[in-house]
Amino acid sequence: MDPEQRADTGAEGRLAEKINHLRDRLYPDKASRPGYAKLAAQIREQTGKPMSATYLWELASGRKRNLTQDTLVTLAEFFGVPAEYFLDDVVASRVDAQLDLAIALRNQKVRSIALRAEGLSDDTLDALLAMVTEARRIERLGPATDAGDGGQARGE
Amino acid sequence: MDPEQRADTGAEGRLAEKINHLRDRLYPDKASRPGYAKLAAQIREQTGKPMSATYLWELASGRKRNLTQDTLVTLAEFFGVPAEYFLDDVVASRVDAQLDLAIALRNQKVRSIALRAEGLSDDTLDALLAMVTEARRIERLGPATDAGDGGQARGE
DNA sequence: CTGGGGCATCCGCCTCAGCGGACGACACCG
DNA sequence: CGGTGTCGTCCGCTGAGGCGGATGCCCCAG
Repeated sequence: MDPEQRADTGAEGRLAEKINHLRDRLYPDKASRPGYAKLAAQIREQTGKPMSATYLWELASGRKRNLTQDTLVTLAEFFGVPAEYFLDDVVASRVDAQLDLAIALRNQKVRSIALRAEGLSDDTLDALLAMVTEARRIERLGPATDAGDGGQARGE
Repeated sequence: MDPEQRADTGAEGRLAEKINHLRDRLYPDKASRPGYAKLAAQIREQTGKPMSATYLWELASGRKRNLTQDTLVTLAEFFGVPAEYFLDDVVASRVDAQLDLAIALRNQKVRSIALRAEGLSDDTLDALLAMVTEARRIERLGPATDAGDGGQARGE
C-alpha cells in the first residue's frame, strides 16, 4: 500500500523520534509518565496555545510530520529546546547530546566572548581555550562536554 | 505573558515583513529585482524544493502566515538565514543586524570556548572578556560588533 | 464480578497551507 | 499601433495539518 515511505532512516522521518525522545527526557520514569492526553493538556496549560492529544500521538507515531509554524513553536517552547531542533538534524544531535550550546548562549557575557573570539588567530584561540579550561578547573566545574562533531552548522 | 493575541499589528504579522526584507536584501536594486514568479522559480531551482509564485506573494503580503516545516526550511535555505529567523523575533533582529553569532559559531574553537565559558562565575567571565577584547586589539581586529540586545533569548 | 478512569489507537470532520490558472496593467519592440 | 513578456493581484480547488469524539484494553477501587 505505502509506496515508499519506509526505510528513510536518514533524513525526514526523524521528527517522531525527536518528539518521543523529548518526552522520555522530560519523564524518565516510564511508570509515572503521563499519556498523550495529559501531556497535551500540560502543553496547553504551560504554553497557552492549543494542542490536542490525538495530534500529539499522530506526531509521536510518525503519522503526521510536516508541522506548522505555530505547532513547532509550541512544542519547542514546552520542551525547552530551540525551534531549530525539529528542523535541523545537526542541531538536533548537538542539542541532544548536551543542550550546552543553547544554554551557554543564554548568558549575555558568554555570547559576548564568543562574538569577540571570532576572527582571532588560531594561536590566540588556543591560549584562550587553555585559559577558560583552566578557569573551569579552578572553579571546580566539570570538563565541559565539548561538541565532538567535526562539521559546521550549515553550508551555504 | 500574553495569552491573548493582540491585534495583528504586533508580533505575529511580522512574517511578511521578514520575507520582504530578505528579498530586498538579496536584490537591493529595485529595478532589476525579479518578480514573485521569477523568485519562486529561482528558489525551486536553488533548493530543489517546490515553491509557487502565488504562495510567495501571499506570504509577502501577509495573507498566509502559518508556514509549514518544509516551506520554512526551504525559505531559510534559500535566503541563507537560520530557520529560527522566521520563528523568533529576537533571533530575527539579531541576525538582521549582523549575522555575527551564527558565523562565529562556525569556528569549532570559538564554539569550544563558548561552551567552556558557560557556568563560570561572573568575575571570571569579566576577566575572560577583558582578555579576549585585549587579544582583539593586539591582533588589530575591530571592536567586534556586539549584539546590542539587552534581553535574554527566550523568556519564561 | 462490576464499574470507572487512564491508556493507545482509530475515524471522520473542518480549516487552511499551498498551488494552478486567469485577469488587467505596464513596458518594450516590431 | 498591435504583440509579447513580466509584473502584481485574485479566485477556487486539493490535500494535509490539526482536532473532537468513539472504541477497546488494562488496571485498580468497590
